[in-house]
Amino acid sequence: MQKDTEEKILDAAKEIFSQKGFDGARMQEIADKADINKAMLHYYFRSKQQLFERIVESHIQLITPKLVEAISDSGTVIENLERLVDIYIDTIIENPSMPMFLLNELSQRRVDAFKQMKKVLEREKAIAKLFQKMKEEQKRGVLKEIPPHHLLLSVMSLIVFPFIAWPVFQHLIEIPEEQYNSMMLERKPIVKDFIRSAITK
Amino acid sequence: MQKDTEEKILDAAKEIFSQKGFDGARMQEIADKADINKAMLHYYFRSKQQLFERIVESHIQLITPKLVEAISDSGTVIENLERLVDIYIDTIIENPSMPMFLLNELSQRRVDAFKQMKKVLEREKAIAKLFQKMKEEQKRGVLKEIPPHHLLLSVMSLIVFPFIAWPVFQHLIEIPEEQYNSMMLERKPIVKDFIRSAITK
DNA sequence: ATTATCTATAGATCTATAGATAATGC
DNA sequence: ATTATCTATAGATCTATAGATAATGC
Repeated sequence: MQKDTEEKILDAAKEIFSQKGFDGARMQEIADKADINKAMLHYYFRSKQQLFERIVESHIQLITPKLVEAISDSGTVIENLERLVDIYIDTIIENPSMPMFLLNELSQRRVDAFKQMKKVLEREKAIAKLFQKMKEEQKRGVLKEIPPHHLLLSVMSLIVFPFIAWPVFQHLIEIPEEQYNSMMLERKPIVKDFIRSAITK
Repeated sequence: MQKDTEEKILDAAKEIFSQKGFDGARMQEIADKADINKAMLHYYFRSKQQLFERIVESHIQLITPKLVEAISDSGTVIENLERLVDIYIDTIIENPSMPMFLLNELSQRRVDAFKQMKKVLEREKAIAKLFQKMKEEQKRGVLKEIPPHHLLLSVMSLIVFPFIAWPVFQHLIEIPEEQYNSMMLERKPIVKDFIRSAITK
């Protein structure tokens, strides 16, 4: 069963890389977690770098279509952004270390998988269309005059940052670990209300 | 001039650790940047771990009093939060890689400097007082009924996340590198308006 | 015949320290 | 006498590969 081994490696690598980053991850640790011999990692993926890139790629391929889906086509800007909040919070709950991992690694390493994301977004013109819609609704007086890129950045902040800051915040505010899931789920309506109040006239 | 050497090391270490994290940083690289012999790093700070902790500590000691200052005592909740926006955006502009560095490293490593922050916050009861004030203003109908910890988390998100996401965002939205500073400065009034609209009744 | 797996180790780093030497302060 | 600096290297990892062996498919 070769497919099985490859998947075991990818699963293990995803976990180790996401937790420890490229530099902190050890091939031995990935092999141990996948319950295979260390040499197998190189047999299947040639090098640490290539295995890493596969992991980044798989994360990007998970989140890109969800972004496109959320902000494309139908509905008002508010509806688009609310869909974005719901979809992304759910996605990150399933994969809590992903945002920190991606942002951190993409900041210091040049990974091509990232350009794929850009390509998909440009092909679909997802962001351009959203920004256009924002400007129209602003002209019609539905939305406040906030520069679209700032607006999108603020929405992404409200969605993503709590997951990144959770370990610090949890400690400072003294929230028990068990409340993690419920707190993140609670945020969905709270963030949606927050955004609606902030951007509608 | 021994003080000089120690400072040169700390400056170099701050830069290298902040850019590459603990695992990615190399003692040789820090030594090169400080323009001293590698053995001097161990002479002054004994180990990589101890040097690292000094850097984390210095960052924490920079940001903790600013948090306390911003949210303490005088003024309404809105005034406190607006002060927080101004102070922190300015602080991070001066030290753009700090938030990612701190959040990332504090998530995976247990560093004591972090407990110092908690101690200071508890001594000043800064957060407890702010939350109390929020509840009062909510009861008086000035503010919307948002759980205080969610509210603070949302404000921190709007302040900090854009710096963390900048390398990714810049690429996706195609913002030229030179606009970095002006865009972050622009955010101050935008974020303050955003928050005010979102939380006042 | 090809694909998958294991053992063993080469080769490259990296942290840390030993030990010698130079600079500084009393 | 003490403090600061340098050279050289020990000792610990870590990635990657060579080469042998076992499993699988035709």
